[in-house]
Amino acid sequence: MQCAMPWQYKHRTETMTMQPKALTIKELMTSPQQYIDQEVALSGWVRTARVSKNFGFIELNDGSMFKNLQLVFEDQLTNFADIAKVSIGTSLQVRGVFVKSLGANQPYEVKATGIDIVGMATPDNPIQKKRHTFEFLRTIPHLRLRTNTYMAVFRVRSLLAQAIHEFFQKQNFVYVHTPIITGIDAEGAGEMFHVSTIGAENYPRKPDGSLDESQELLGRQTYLTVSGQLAVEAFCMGFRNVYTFGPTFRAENSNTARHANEFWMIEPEIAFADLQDNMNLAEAMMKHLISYVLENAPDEMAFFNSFIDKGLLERLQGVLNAKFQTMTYTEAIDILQKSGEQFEYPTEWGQNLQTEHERYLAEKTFNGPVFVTDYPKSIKAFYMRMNDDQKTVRAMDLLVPGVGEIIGGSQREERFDLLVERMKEEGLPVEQYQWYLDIRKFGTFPHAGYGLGFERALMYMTGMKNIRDVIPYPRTPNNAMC
RNA sequence: UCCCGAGUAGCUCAAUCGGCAGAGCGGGUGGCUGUUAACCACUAGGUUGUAGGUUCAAGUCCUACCUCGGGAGCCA
Repeated sequence: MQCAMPWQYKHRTETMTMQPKALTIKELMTSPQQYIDQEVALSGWVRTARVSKNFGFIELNDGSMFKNLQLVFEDQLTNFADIAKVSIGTSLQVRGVFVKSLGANQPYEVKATGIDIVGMATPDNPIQKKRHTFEFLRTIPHLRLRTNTYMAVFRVRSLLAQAIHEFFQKQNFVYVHTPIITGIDAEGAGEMFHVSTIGAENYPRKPDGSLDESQELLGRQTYLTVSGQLAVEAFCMGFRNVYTFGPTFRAENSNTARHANEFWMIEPEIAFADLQDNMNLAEAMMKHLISYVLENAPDEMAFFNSFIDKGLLERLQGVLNAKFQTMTYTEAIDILQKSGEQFEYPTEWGQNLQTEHERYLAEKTFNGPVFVTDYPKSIKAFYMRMNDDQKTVRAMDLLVPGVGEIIGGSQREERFDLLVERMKEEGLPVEQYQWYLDIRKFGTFPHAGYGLGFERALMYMTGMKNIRDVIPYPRTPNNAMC
């Protein structure tokens, strides 16, 4: 049963005797039989309008679903002349009869018996009845959400977040809110934003002239987190299977279609588990995310398939049905060397895989998601578990066509002495990591985890090519609008 | 940060060899009895990213800067 939202209640009681039931377009379209030929009340925003002398059409979107509902209005309406002039974006309250449509492009429509203009949009609305470039729409993040593409993107974004929680919660994972403000100075994940309550001018100094960070509100220099992994590892030690899902900040001056300075990351950590368990989890998760989105956003996904990326649905369906491929870094280098392909960068053991190499593996060799494992220790983080060969670590990256690296993870080094040794090799301040070393001291255990780039997953699901177009208000170099 | 490319009407783009600043959409006005990015007519709309330079003459050539886009690095 439909219930009025609290904020609608006052309005409804005032007119209760005369007013038909207030519904959303989604409610109408979900059970049309229930409402057909009945009078209904709607509210929403004008997407487009086509007007003749004595009648007109308005496509109304009320945010409840991707599709619009067509309103038909005729000159019997006392305010016909005003309604005939509605501009894109104008908000309306509508009463009318829900009927089968005479037109070909929509099954149902509403024959309006009354339309009230709630808020007229002025004619200089930058969103027009025409195709806009994503570049232009990025300059108006507060308005672009009212276009088809972004409507679809941000609803799928919401659903994808839900799908992630559902996947982990159903398996009894505990969701841990790791801190956004952190005291860990770099763990190899990148440049950090400094958090300070003190202005740069007159920053207090110690007698020796160096900055006196103890004067900070938090008593020390702090940063925005670049990863919740180290903090969540401690919770893994007690809760067994855990995950973080929250905003992450990297201060790199990256200018690419797949990097942002603020993005969201999912980081599961599983106890008594090795790299294979880790990869199994990642594969099951990716498949769950895909099937959840396909099931819960069919309109949006059909839109992406038609207008953004023609092969999208076929590709995602293929991923659901295929076992993810796995190969070691050493095997990957071998394939690349024997490929006969002319790469710009050399394919030499010990060198990092370049984007062109990753794309070749994911797009040409396998044409689907592929795990690359066991990288040379020199190109991976200090906390990854050393293999017996003493040269490689138990790392894994998941590469997907179109996006590239979407997941990076590893089995963690659980052996105290080896971990300390690696930290010293990397020149890390071991004294700052005592709490992290405690995890290896007070009951160590094999464990593994990974980081999934939420926006990269969203790009993969939707076929969108630029990370700026899957974040509501993207933060990238030179851009922090709204 | 590096390498390319692009900045012209609100938006998307034209403008030939350096020679009068153009169109479609959107806006405004009028017309049209079932439209689907509706259609038809008329109309307004410009410091050509910024600052210099070359030239009789610069949207067009040169220099610097800014911004955006593509690629690369860093990574998720």
